[in-house]
Amino acid sequence: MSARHWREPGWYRGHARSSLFRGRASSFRRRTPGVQPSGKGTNQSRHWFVPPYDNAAPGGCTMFKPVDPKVSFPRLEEGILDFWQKNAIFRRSVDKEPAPGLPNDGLFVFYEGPPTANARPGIHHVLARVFKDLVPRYKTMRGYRVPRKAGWDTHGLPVELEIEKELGLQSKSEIEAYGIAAFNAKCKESVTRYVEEWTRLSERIAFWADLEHPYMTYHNDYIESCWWIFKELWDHGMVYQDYRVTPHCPRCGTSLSDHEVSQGYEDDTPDPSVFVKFTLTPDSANRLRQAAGLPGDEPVRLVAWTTTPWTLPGNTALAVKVDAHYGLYRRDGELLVVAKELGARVLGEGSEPERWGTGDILVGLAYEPLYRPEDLGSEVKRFDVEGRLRPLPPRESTDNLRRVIAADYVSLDDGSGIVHTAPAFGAEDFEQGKLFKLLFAQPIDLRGLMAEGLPGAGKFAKDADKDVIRDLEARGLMLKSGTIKHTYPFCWRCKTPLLYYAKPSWYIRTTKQRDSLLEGNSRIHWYPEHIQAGRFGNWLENNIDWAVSRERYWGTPLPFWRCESCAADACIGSKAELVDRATDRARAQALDDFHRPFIDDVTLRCDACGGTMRRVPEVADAWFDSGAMPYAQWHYPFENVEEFERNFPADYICEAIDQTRGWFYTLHAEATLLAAAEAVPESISFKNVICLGHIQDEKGNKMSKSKGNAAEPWTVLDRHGADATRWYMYTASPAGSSRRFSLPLVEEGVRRFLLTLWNTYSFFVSYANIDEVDPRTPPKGTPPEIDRWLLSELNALIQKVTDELEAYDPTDAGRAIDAFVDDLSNWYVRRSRRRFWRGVSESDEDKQSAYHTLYTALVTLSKLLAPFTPYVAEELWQNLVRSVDRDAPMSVHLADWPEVDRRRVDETLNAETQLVKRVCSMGRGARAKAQIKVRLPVAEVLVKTRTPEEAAALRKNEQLVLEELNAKTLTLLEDEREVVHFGVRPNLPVLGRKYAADLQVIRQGLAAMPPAAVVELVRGGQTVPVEGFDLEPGEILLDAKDVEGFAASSEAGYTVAVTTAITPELADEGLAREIVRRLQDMRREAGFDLADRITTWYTGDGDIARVMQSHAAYIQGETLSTAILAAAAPPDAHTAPHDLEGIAVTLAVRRNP
RNA sequence: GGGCCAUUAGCUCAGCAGGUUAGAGCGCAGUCCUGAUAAGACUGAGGUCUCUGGUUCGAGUCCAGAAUGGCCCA
Repeated sequence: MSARHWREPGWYRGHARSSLFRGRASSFRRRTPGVQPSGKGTNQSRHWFVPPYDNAAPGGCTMFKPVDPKVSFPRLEEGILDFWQKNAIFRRSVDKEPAPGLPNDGLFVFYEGPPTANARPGIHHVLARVFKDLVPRYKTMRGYRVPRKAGWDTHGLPVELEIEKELGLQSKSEIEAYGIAAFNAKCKESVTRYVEEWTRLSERIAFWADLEHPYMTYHNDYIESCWWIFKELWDHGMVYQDYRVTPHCPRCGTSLSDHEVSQGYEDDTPDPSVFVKFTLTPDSANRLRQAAGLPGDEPVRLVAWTTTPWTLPGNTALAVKVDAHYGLYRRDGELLVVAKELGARVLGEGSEPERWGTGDILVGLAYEPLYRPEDLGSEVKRFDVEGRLRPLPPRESTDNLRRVIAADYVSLDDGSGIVHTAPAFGAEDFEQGKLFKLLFAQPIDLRGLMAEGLPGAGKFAKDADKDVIRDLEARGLMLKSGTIKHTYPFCWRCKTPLLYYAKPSWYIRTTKQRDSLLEGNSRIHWYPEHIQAGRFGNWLENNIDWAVSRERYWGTPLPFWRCESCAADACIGSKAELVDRATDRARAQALDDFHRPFIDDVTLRCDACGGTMRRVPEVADAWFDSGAMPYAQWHYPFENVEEFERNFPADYICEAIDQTRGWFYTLHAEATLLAAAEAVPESISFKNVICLGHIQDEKGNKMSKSKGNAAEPWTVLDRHGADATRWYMYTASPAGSSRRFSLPLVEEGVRRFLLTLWNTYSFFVSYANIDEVDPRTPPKGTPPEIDRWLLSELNALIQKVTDELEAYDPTDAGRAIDAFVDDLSNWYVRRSRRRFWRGVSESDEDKQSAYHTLYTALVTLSKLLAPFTPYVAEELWQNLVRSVDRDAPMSVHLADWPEVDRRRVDETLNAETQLVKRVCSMGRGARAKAQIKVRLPVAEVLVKTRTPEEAAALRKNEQLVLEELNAKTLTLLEDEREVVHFGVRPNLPVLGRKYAADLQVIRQGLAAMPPAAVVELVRGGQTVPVEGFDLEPGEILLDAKDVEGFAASSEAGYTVAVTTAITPELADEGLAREIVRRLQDMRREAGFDLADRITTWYTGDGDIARVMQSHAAYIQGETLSTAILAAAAPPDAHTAPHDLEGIAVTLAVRRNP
């Protein structure tokens, strides 16, 4: 697929050396002088043409390349891979003219969700890639053009973390000391570190994509397109800055992602557990006392519980549950409020409330703050009506602003039922802050140090806990304090306790487009379907604004500048605009890397005040990059406008389930928002999506490197090959289910499917080569039933596979192919073997029909399998089609998808064959029961079918049934009682429960009745009167027993029996067949070819001589013996003694000269 | 704590507008067949269809709840 291979004419020599054709190179050269590329040939197709098989050359004695039944798929695949590369098959498939009349001018759009190449690819990547690959291959064969641009996701925290580890950097300040430029250079270098391995693996698994021209999210062009998106959204008011609460490491000075946080949880962390008293303002206290009917003047205090005393200075509300009961407890001159359910636990056993009521009576009460950071020089903010934080105007009173609020999340499991709320230090608290327009006090800085004037000032938050506790104890506001052990998150890098901390962050207002997001989703076809309304739909329903900024280094810099003087904001949407507004235009123009730190040096002049604008420090969430790929991969709208328009939206994408909130979402969100901004014409960016389940190990555990249970892709590829791996991925379980993966599971697929197919193919080629029949020629007249049946099943299969693939369900499609191949091999070929074998010396219509039918099936399978197992499909195509038809497409992947011929689908015939197979299977069962080998013929097979139509169908297939069951005549029964007796037996477990005491009477009565009469009633579904009881049919069991002289098996209304009497004639015939088998074995042992004529000698007793003579023609015909001689063999014959059912005989064979 | 999915033979999976006795492959045991032969066929053992309720003449299948597992999110 490389450009080099595309241009150079000299590649064919390399081809002849490829492993697939090793050992055949000489014959290749000798027999095909005419196909040497001339280097200046006018006929291009001739110029490019590289026949991997050249058997069609005139004078060749065989039609097809011989097939080794002991195939090594991995080796085969490497040869095919070489063929594809040398001949640029992928390129051709993409460059091919689309078929006329297709939608979108025959363009089928696939988007590649970019992986990050900073680590080696794993088996889950193989899973995704083979599913991605299948649909485009199929669509190509349907006549579409399917360009596939590869891509790499290059930005993001995981990349940075790798480099930090590598450089031994511990914190952001250390990164900055190291230098952002140098750090980012390292990141850039690392993201292509494994590209080569990714490419090699992708090619090996036959993932076809343009890996030579991938989009890279770190390229300036890509970033510029991202800026354009930001600008479009900015201009439509969809971007804003706000606070959010994040897990913050005060030592590293950064927020941690959820993924990082989950790595750092530690159990049994000791923390303070304190119950603090909040005193109601006198007004509120009076109101409550009044409502409760408790006059007096003692202070009323709400008890709240916390494990983070350092957050108490940030308290601006107390939350209660409106429908919970709260009690007023009198104690030491104060009234304490605690949830009634928790009163005893908080205040001690036996504590009883004076009064109680539901939480709603508390809501709105004001209390005295424990601390007033606003009076101590700390800036305090307040949420405005839109939920945004505004600085508190100077000297504005905060009296009565700290109040009791209602919240759903208040739990009565622990604590006091009253929850301390500090919007600056908790996500839920923050949301409450927005809802109730609370004060926002954050007297702890980003280093985690307590503000001046507060207890523990200047100390680290966790160390300030003690100071806060002491201070509250001193002021009598501490009810009780202790310690608890619980799970707490620590920084996974430096083990510092994390602080939940509200920080400003940039948001994209996705919530405003919620309805459009949902509407778009309703037009996307999901497989599996449940994702649409389920996981993805729910996520959209509960949409929250997208926090898109990261305080990091290696990412798309947010194109937002802020004026140092007037705080005006601006968003830049292109490099041109940047240059235009830059204070130093020449410098901006010279900018050749859009990343930090270079972009940070570009300052703009403020339109509003003429001041200097500096870029905000954040970079974009790396998910923003991947969601931008429909536009940024083309550098839209700066370049390739038409290319983008043709390729938007995608017809098909495919990723695993974890992308519902990743790529699936960002792709969808960015398209929806851009459509809302009228920047793109359509609000969905993909129409069909396969959402894959995860891969687990063989025990159902998640694969992970740390567990050491991750499957190494190369192991399975080297052992079983890519087709086997692909086949397993497609057929083992539906795409959306999680699947277990292990080598033995893949191996099973190889044996059951690939080798079965291969055996059939090998069988066909062996015989076709001997016969020199041209299997492409259709037979004259009506083909035999079995051929019509196979073609009927084949066309039904085409229909089924096509339908399933159109519905994006490769699993059901693959399983249908699997079932067909089983039928093909284990019924069609097995049953038709003699038609091929017989043909060695003959040539008739029946043989022609057999070859034609099997050939048609194999060639069609090659096409149907092309998207699934592209290598084996190609092998079949090359040998079966290309070798005899130079005008055929040079690869199966350039061939047209098979058309269904509905006239050939004969449901009746399919059902009849099903019946015949069933009868044969049951007949073999009957023989096995009587221990009569199939080699020994039986006189009669008797069958009772369910309907007369079925009987007629069997009669039509009489010959086949007789042959399969080695019987002389077929008798169709109307009543199976000719061959089986039914015995009658009471169903004791059922009767016992119903008749307990009368059981003995019933048993005796039943035994005394004529069984035939009882059977008649039971089979007719009627009740049976026994000793005055009416027994239900289910209360009597019928046992089938074979009638003397027959062996029978019955199921589902069918009975198949064989006669067991063996006459001397039958015995002789069996013996003859036994002799044939021994001779065949000996032919093989002696290494004779299939068509070699031989001479046979024998010595043995009189029985043998009789059989040899009476069945001479049969034995000679089967074993290709020109003569059978009753004499000792000459020494050069292959001789062996045998024991035939106790008869000693010596047989010998020799190849005729 | 919320959401989605799954649970059928030792293993991997089918099954379902509710309908006689729930299937296949692998594995195991045995038998057979054989010029597709390092294949193949047949038979057998192996199932409280995760559990508990409900709807129904009838539930593996529909409904509700629970348990276990996986994933996603708090």
